[in-house]
This record gives sequence, C-alpha cells and structure tokens, in this order.
Amino acid sequence: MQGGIGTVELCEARRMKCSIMNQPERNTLNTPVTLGEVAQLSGVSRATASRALNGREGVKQDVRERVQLVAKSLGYRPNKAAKNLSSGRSSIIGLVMPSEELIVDPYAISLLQAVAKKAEERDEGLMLMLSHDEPTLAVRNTLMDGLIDGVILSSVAVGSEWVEDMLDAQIPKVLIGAHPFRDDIHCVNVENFEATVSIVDHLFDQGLRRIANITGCPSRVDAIERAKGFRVAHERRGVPIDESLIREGDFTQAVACRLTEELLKLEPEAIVAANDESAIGAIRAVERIGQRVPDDIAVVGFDGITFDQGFDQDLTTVCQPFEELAGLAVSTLVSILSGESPPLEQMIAPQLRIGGTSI
Amino acid sequence: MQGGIGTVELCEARRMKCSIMNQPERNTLNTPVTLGEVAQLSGVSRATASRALNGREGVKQDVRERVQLVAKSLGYRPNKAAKNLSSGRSSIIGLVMPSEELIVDPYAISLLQAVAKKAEERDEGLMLMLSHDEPTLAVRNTLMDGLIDGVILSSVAVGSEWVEDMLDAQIPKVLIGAHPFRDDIHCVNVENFEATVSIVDHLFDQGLRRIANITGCPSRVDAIERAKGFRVAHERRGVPIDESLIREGDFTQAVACRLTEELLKLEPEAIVAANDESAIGAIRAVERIGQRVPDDIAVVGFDGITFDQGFDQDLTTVCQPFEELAGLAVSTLVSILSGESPPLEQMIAPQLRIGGTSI
DNA sequence: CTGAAAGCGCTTACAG
DNA sequence: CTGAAAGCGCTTACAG
Repeated sequence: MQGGIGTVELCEARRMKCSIMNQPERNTLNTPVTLGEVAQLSGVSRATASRALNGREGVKQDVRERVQLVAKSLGYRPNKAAKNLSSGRSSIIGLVMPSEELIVDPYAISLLQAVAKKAEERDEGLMLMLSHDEPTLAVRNTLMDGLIDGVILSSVAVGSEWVEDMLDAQIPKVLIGAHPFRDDIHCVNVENFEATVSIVDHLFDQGLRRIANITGCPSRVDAIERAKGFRVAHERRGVPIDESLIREGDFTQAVACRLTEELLKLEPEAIVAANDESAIGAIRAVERIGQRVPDDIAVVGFDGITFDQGFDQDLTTVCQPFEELAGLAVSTLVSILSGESPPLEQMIAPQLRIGGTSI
Repeated sequence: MQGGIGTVELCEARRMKCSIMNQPERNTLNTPVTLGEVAQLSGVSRATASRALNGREGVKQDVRERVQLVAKSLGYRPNKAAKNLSSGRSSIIGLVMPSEELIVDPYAISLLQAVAKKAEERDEGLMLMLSHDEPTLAVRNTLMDGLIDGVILSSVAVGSEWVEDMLDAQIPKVLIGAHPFRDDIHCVNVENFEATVSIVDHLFDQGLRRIANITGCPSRVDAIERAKGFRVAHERRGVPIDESLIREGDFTQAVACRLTEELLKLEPEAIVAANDESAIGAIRAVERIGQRVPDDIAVVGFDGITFDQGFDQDLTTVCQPFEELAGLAVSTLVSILSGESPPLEQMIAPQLRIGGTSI
C-alpha cells in the first residue's frame, strides 16, 4: 500500500475516534468507512477519491487503481443518503401495483419478483408501493421526499382512476404493459396478440376446430389483445367462430371454473383461457364432471407460471418473459432518469410452451 | 401570517432563484420547499423550525403552531436524504423473503401485502429484498449504505442457510413466525398449535373421527406446530390416530393432490391440510374421482386466503391475522430501533372460519 | 489531472 | 425557549 499511512494505523485511529467522541451507536457494529478515510489512506483528496470510485474521467490510471484497491480492502461502501443529498439521485425506484391484484394474480407476483431481481442487479433499490387509497399522492410525496427517482408500474391497474392520475403526474415512469388510449407513456410490453394467435394455431394443428375462449377482464389491455388474437387466428385459417363459445372471464380460477361448467354443455374440443389461472379453473370443471384433459378436451393458458405454482399438470401456455420485461423496464427508467430518450414502446415476443394439456 | 414576508413574495423569490441559477432540473416540477424557507417565512431559525416540526419539546406553543401552519400551507416535505444523513435513521425498513416462496406460497404474498400496508401507515418506507444468492450480504450492505434501518423477515425461510446467517448478523430484525431453536430473536407469531387443535375439534364436533392430515414442509416451524396440534387434538379427545392417514406434504397443491389420491383409498372422513393450498389440492383429488366435498369427505385448510385467491369454494380454515402480524412486526422493529426493548416473542391467536367444506 | 471549498437539507449539542 | 454553528458524507463547479 503505497502513499499514506498503513491500514492498521487507520483502523486504530478510527477506533479511538469512536470511543473518544462517544459516537451515538449506529445501526452497524463498526462505524462504516467513509470516503475521507479512503482518500486519506490513498493519499489523495476526497474529490479525487470520489472521481476515481465513480468512474469519472480525468483521473490518472494508477491513482484510480490505488484508490479502488484501498476502498475495496477497507470494505468501503458509499453512504447512500449523502450520495443522494449531493447528487439528487436516490437510486431507489418505486414499484407501484394495486394491492389487490397482487393477491389475486400470480402474474403480478412473478412480475414483482422479476423487477426486484433486475433492480438489484442494477444496484437500484426497490421500494414497494402497494396502492391502497391515494397512490398518486403517496408516490408524489415519496418523490418529493427525494426517496425515489421514479416508478415502474404494472398496467394491470390501467383503467383505475389512480393510474390515470399517475400517468398525468409529472413523475418519471415506465409502464409494464400497454395503455389502451395513450401512446405518450414509456412502456414495455409483450406481444399478447401474436402469442395468442400462435397458441390457437397450435390447437388447429392438433386438428381441433371447435374452440372456446374464456377471456380476461375486459378492462385490461392484455385481455383485449388476447381476445383479438383468438378471433384473428380463426379468421386467418378461415375457421368459423361459434360466438356462444366465447365467455367473459376475469382471470380467476373461480369464474373460469363456473364458465367452463356452462361451456362443457356445448361440447367444445378445446378451451383457450386468457391466463393460467383461468386454465386451472377450467381444468377443475372438466375433472368435476369426470372428463379428462387433454383426452376429452384440450386446455391452454397464458403466462407460464403454473409450474411454479405447484400445479401438477404440465399446462400448454405462453410463457411471459418476466425477467426480460422487468430488465427492460428498469433499464428504460434508468435511462429516462439519465436524461436520455429511450423508445416509447418496446415489445417482447413471448415463447409458446407446449405441455401435456393440449397434446 | 404574522412575522416574516408573505407567501407570495417567497414564491416569487423561489421562482427567481430557480431561473437565475438555472438549477439542474429535479425530479419534480417545482423545486421542493426546504426547511429554510419554512423557517424564514415563520420568522424563526431553521433549528427552531426543525424542532417545531418534529414535535421536539421546548418550543413555545404559538411558535410551533405558526411553523406548522406555514409548513402545511407551503406543502413542505422534509428531504429524507438530508434527514437520514443528519439523523442516521433512514425510515426505511427491509422486507426479506426468499424469492421462490413468494411465487409458491400465497401466505407469503398476503404477508408482503400486509407489511407494505402497515409500514406505509407508520410512514416507514418498505424496501423489498428478495433473497436470491447472498441475501445476508445484500442486507448487510444495504444496512451499511444507510439505506435501511433494519429488517423484517419471514420465518418461511427458517432453516435455509442464509436466514441462519442473517440471524447471527448484527442487524436489527424481527422475525414473523418462530425459529425452532432460538428464542433470542424478536419474533411475532401466530398460535399455530392451538388453532389446529380447534379446527380438528370442529371436525370432531361434526361427528367425524377418521381424519387424515397432510402436513407442511417439515423444516418449517408452523408446519411442525400444526402437525403437533393435529396429534394433541386427538389425544385430548381420546380419539386414536391412524398413522397411515398422516402424510408429509409441502404446502403445495400439486403434492397435496397426489397425497390425497393415495389417502382416499384409505377412506378417511376428513382431511386436515396444513394450509389452504394443500386443501385446494386435496379437493381437486376428491373431485377427480367423482366424489364431493363435504358430502363424501370434509376438507379444512389453514391461512384463510382462498377467498381472495378466486377459489370458488368456501373453505373451512384458520384465518391468519396478517395485518395484526405485520403491524406488530413493524412496530416492534421501530421500537427496537428507538432503543427500546420490546418482548422477544409476541403471539396472536388466529380465528377459525367455518366454511362449506366441513359442514 | 488534482485539490480546496462550497453546497446538498437537515439535526443537534452548545450557548445564551 | 431560541439561534448560530458545526456536522452528517458525499459531489461538483472552479481554479490551478
């Protein structure tokens, strides 16, 4: 360790400082190492140390390396509060989701998990902002408090008042999923439409023609897009649709189960459920009347989370690219915060997974 | 507004300052109001304003009120980074959960939601820390960064290495659920044992005697406690247990479904599932062989989240007091952080909910 | 390429 | 009861 005092001495100095000044106990055992200490031990000023550590240009290579080495060996971790205060960036992003959806919809949970992971990878903190009453206010406040830099929000809530408020609010944001009426908001989205076409095509390929559809909540864009995919797939192949086989679901097992009980009387050969939960509900109904999937009827879903759910059947479905989606959302938000102008809409094509419920 | 300049003038002043100094654009439209501005407009020093706003004693009543009024009318929001830096408290708590559990276990999600709500109510930010590889390290780092003050962790992960590490680490923490071998850690817990006794008693009251049990993961304390409850309930009533009716599950639908298929051959009159997911799996198995719940067999669960899950049956279960649990966890952590010594273990008795699957 | 200095917005002994 | 001042740990023009 060239230049400056040795590690041992500094440690000693720090210990003395602590005991002498009777520092108020911090949350950690040992007082954290500060930039000043790194600088001192590296024999440079705090300014230079800061620049070296933050990859700012204009630092001699050997100096940079020395500082970095010292920082590492000291286990230096920059104090985020100080960094935040002086830089204006907190490096925390908010994840805004409707509180109820989280409970009902495994999709929301998978998304949450993926965003948490990707945020961590980019060294961004993730503040959970489950919206109950006044989410827009809460977000705006948190933003004003300097606690978060911006938010990622799930479009599952698009349509509810608060999301509309939020979209209008001057808050750096990225939507996961699309908004039906607005194209002025950054969003990352999945090809719901084409993916549904391909899963219906898959059923056609099995020789199935009389296909039922349990749609999702009509207020949600993904549901609308999937419903459209169902129709267009038929049109493209010239297969007529029996309108009585199309029923409006709400993405839940319970409703899908009830709807399927009705549908089964019409003897469809397959059921296209708007999501995996609905597919599971459908399968339950089929089993209740003693029939079997896929021998008596094929069932397909959407999302690709049934396996994780501990569901015991190998569902044919479309796998949401959760991690890609989340990664893109995080990086898009970060680039907005950096003053860049990422594309307003970014699409990802999900993957079809053929399972045992359709073959 | 007595003392000091008027609101209009200050606003004017601020606007000028912004435009003249060509302030770097913050994340918000208008530059946030600072303590200095509140103080100036109130005709006091920043020190006094700070004391007044933070409810510190030693401020004349009328001064306090004036400052508070000014702060309110200006929409003052203290900058958290600054507050954090000078006070050493971030007012953010971490919620640590195993990433996988979140996907598999609705219990974890309900807990997450409840903790988010309660943290918000206490004006504590909630940082989500889903643990993948090195959670202890991540938590310790985040703590050292000054980003979080402490953590709440779910005991669903007790037994995994990282939790054990975490428990030993010098991190302010509260466990939700118990730890099998340690009583030196603050935890809030539910009466799993007694609750299970009471739900089995309920089955006895229905005249049922031949009762099966699908347990939870043997590594989890709640599973152990519930399994014990099942046994003790029998002992207390003097009802013999058929050991072949006790099977080890893992809290998932899939496994419970498979186990139930086996159990049904032994013709039990009822199945006590260790959680609602298992109960749902059991019901699926029952329906598959064309039998009905509760006519042919009664099924009960634990957790009380099936209703929200969109499950269409009214399950008899024990309702976890999620909000109480979460509220207690948050307040316990806060009191630890304040240097107080809350009780190490706090128990809550959950409520039995009689549904249509057992009567 | 580097450093001294000012500043981010708050809190808190220390004097009065 | 109140204020001037120092300090929390970092960043960033501004000079050299």
